[in-house]
Amino acid sequence: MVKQLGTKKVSIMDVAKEAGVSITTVSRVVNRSGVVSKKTQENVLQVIEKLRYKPDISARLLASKQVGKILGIVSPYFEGIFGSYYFSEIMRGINSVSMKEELDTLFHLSGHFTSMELSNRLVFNPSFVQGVLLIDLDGDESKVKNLKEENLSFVVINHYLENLSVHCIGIDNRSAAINAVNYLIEIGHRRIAAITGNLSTQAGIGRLEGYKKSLIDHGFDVRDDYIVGNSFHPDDARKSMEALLNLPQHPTAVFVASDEMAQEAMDVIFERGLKVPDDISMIGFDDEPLAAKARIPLTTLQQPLFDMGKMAAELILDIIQKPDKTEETKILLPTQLIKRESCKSIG
Amino acid sequence: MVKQLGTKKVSIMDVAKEAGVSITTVSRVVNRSGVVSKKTQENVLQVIEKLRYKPDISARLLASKQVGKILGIVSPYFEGIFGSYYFSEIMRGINSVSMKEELDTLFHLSGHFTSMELSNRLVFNPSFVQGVLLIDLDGDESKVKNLKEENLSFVVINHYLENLSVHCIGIDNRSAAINAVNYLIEIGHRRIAAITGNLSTQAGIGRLEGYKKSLIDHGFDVRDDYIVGNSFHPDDARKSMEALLNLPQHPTAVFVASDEMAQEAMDVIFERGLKVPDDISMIGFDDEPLAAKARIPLTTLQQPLFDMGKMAAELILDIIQKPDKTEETKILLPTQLIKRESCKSIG
DNA sequence: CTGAAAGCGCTTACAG
DNA sequence: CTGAAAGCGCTTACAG
Repeated sequence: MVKQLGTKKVSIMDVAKEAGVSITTVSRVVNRSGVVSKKTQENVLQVIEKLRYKPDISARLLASKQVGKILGIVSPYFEGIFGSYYFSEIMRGINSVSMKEELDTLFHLSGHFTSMELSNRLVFNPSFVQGVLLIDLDGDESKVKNLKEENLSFVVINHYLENLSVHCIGIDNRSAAINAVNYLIEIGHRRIAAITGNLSTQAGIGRLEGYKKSLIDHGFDVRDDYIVGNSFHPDDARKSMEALLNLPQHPTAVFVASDEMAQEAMDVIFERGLKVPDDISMIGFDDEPLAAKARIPLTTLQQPLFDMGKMAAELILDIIQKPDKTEETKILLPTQLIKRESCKSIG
Repeated sequence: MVKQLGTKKVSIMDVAKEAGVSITTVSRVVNRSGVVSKKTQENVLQVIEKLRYKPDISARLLASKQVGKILGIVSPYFEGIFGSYYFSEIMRGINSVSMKEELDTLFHLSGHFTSMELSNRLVFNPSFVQGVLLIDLDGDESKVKNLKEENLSFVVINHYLENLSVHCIGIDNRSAAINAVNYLIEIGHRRIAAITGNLSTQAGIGRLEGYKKSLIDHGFDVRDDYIVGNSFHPDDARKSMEALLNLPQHPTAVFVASDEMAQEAMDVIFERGLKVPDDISMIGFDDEPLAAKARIPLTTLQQPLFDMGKMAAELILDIIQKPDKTEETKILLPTQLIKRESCKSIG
């Protein structure tokens, strides 16, 4: 917090004096509450205009014990978060309800929040914000435990908390990956690799787990050299794909943890003079717009990002409405395999 | 605003009583201000922990006459704003400074704000927000006049206010368009059309003006039937391009007000069995990532969106620092013509 | 229809 | 090192 502007602030008292009425009356006309005679009202309104009076919101909230019409949104920051399909879609979902409810949104972008932040950041202050939406915990569930102890409504987005009694809504990454790899096996692939995402995120972990699970269920070996990467950065996908291609025997199919990375990996394949899907089949994750428009339209997993944001926002509004509700709502959203041209049956 | 949660709030008084000290002391340890004996401090800290005390921010701001560490951001809402290159880049620029300064951002997305909103919306409240960034006025400069009269720092982004003494930072759309059309003329085009953007925005107007200016400067006629569209929606670009193609003599070059629209227009051209750039040359605006990656890499105007956001954020911080500063900062950012493969010389 | 007064939960000189 | 008290700018019973 920082000192206010030097300009002398005009308060309700100034207006009352100038208008020759009590502050109660001024308050009444400002809030259009109670009864005020037409005459007084007009007079006060004029004075307000003349003095450019603006009620102090802090005082207002404090005196009325109300909460701002604000929804807090907390997300770890990552390079490219703005413009990413992931974040944009979730925001679009959240916004579809916050606009309808006339809620503004207060953003706090930062990887981690300490308990000190908890009490100091406005985003986390229950007298400020109706509730907060926590996007993508970044693997650190302990923060949520701290928040639980605060008098603050919140729901976690894109991270399903199995063992914590917390409102959350996530995506079934594991099943999605199983689906993808099952499909690859179905169409004859045996040498299937995985380029994984950040393994400190639930998405990264779940997608890798599903990959392994499908392989094991079909009686295939899980090869260490076929599991590469630990980040959602396209640059890393490039390195991962190169590593895969440098193997004595490269895979015939690759399951990649994001479309963006899959795109980059495909570029690497082309650069080596190989072809998708003829030499290597590819499956991405996200169903970004560019996945369909790519040189080789990408087979991928579609996840309901918009719905997730929307449902989360609806959920928090619901929670606020019913402060006595004790059971937690936990939602796990399904994905859908979108088959396009980047996969080919072999054998 | 909405009533607070039912849970009984614990106040500084509760902590003071439980700890057997005055509220002054509690305040001191909460704020790490003044001197407190190690012993007392530890004791108070424990009670705070035990009672889960969280200072009320409103009371705090009110009593201390401070302002929240928040930057307000106001933008007209449009379908697809999240995920748009335009908005994302500006946000990325703003965020690059707000994160460094540890400022959170309060968003208000709405086409218009009335003077009532001015006094009620938290985004506009000087005791809440350090200042506000107004993105893209949507053509309505009168709002800015109202804001001017408030005791609130703000800077306007992507709208250059010629005649108002207001901090603003815009893009030189007119020069950009002149540049583009000059180039088309240089490489031999004479039948040059324009698909315009929303003509109630400065970008839409400026780009059209520049187009006309270049034509006139070269002694060419400005043909009404070669000026189509009045929106930034790709769907409308489709209709516009169709209209152009239905003309007895279609243009040999089209200057389009955005890359996204240019993309759509190119699709229409292809569908008609024509080719870019062989039959028709195209120039877009924005230099979106997809412009370079399109089937036919698009010649376009690059505008410094990121810089605009960044500079605006830096500017407002500067203004807040120096409340006595009277001169307005007005910045008009240049664009750059990026030549790619969608234009071909003729004649 | 109007106003005096208490109170919201803090901070901050000031005094000790 | 600690506390009593005034004050921040409002709202809201309550009384008239």
